Amino acid sequence: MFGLIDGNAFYCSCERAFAPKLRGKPLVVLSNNDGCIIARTSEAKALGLKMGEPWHLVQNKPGIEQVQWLSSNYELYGDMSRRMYQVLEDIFPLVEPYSIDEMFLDLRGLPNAYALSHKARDLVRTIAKIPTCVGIGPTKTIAKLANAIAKDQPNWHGVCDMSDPEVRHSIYMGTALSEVWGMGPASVEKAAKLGVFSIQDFVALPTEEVRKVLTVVGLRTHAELNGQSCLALSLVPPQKKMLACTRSFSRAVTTWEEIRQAVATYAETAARRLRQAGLYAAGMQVFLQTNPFAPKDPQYSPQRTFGIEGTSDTRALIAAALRAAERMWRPHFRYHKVGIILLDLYSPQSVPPSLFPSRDPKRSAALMKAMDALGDRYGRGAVRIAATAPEGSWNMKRSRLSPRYTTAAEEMLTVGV
DNA sequence: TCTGGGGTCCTAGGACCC
DNA sequence: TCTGGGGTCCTAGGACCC
Repeated sequence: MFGLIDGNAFYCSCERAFAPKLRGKPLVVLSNNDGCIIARTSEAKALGLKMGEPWHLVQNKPGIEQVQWLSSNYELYGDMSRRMYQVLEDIFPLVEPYSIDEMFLDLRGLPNAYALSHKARDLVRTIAKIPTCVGIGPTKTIAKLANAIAKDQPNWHGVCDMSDPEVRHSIYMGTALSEVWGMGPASVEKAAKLGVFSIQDFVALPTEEVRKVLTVVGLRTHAELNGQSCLALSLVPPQKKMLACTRSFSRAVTTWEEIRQAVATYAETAARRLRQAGLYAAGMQVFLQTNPFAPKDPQYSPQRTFGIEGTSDTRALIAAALRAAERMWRPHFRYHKVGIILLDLYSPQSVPPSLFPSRDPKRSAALMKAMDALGDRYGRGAVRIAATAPEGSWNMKRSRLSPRYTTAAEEMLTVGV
């Protein structure tokens, strides 16, 4: 059994924890540049404010004057999230943070999962000052759905337990497929074309049909909703694969100097985060973007993706980012956003993936040549040994380094590639 | 005037290899 | 003369999530 605990209007609740005068009133938290609504209390929701709505477009809604609003404060939210985790890890054998405001709970073998869920809610509310709801189910997807129902329907008193198949069946009958985790607008539309609207319609579909229309992703959701667990709880967070720092400007930007400033700043921020994570990057993407919301403006949204010498050094990363940005920048455009994305992240203790540089054909050719030379020198067997991975032999020339190949790659390095 | 930011996974299709 | 087929890797783009 899985549980999912989720903070109600999390960012708003974090703010309210330290500002009691905000309690009981409509409150929204806004994104960067105070652009969009990214969290709203039930009172704000009741006024018709929606998630993601541009703040400047709701100014005319009736009752908007009474809505309190705040710019976002991610340090605070991260801190509150850790507090929530600390309360939960004392109650449950395993807690897996899923997002800043959600944690999966391991309820396997707990006879009193329902009572414990209530206890967890109470403690998180009193200690971490965050109101929550809990969903319970035999799979993560069902627990997530149960959580959404606990939030929507007050008669569950904050904990919705969907471990009973009959409870599930009756909920599936009366709930739209769009409520399901992983079913976005595109999937919901495809399902509707098959006459599938409720969750019950969906789970009744044959698996081949699901596979055909919604690929393996839909298939997994289908199995999960049918009670077959495909998504396990994990003890360790997976290794980060990319790291981005991107911002919209608060006004249109035209000069190279302003772009240069922004690119350098974001590269510096990205480098700092990279070092905090203890990682190096072997790839980088830099992009500029004009304003897609101003369709009359000439649009120009170039991007460059390239390999770099594996590093987390600020100056090196800034220099690489600026070189790329300078080549892309053109005068006469009104730029709206720029960003740096660090790719091919790896631990500096392992072999840098840039040794297999998909992004640099010249070095790739050099590697192939070295492989051939290696073959000549040691005979084909040497190459074959070097290219043996736990899963069996694989074509070294055509592979990029992934962590499970580290040993083979190191072996190759020791013989001089 | 003002429309977020940071992620992951999957697929299709091209390039390439033998 | 017959002009293949199995396989991998990579990228771009779509979809989804919070």
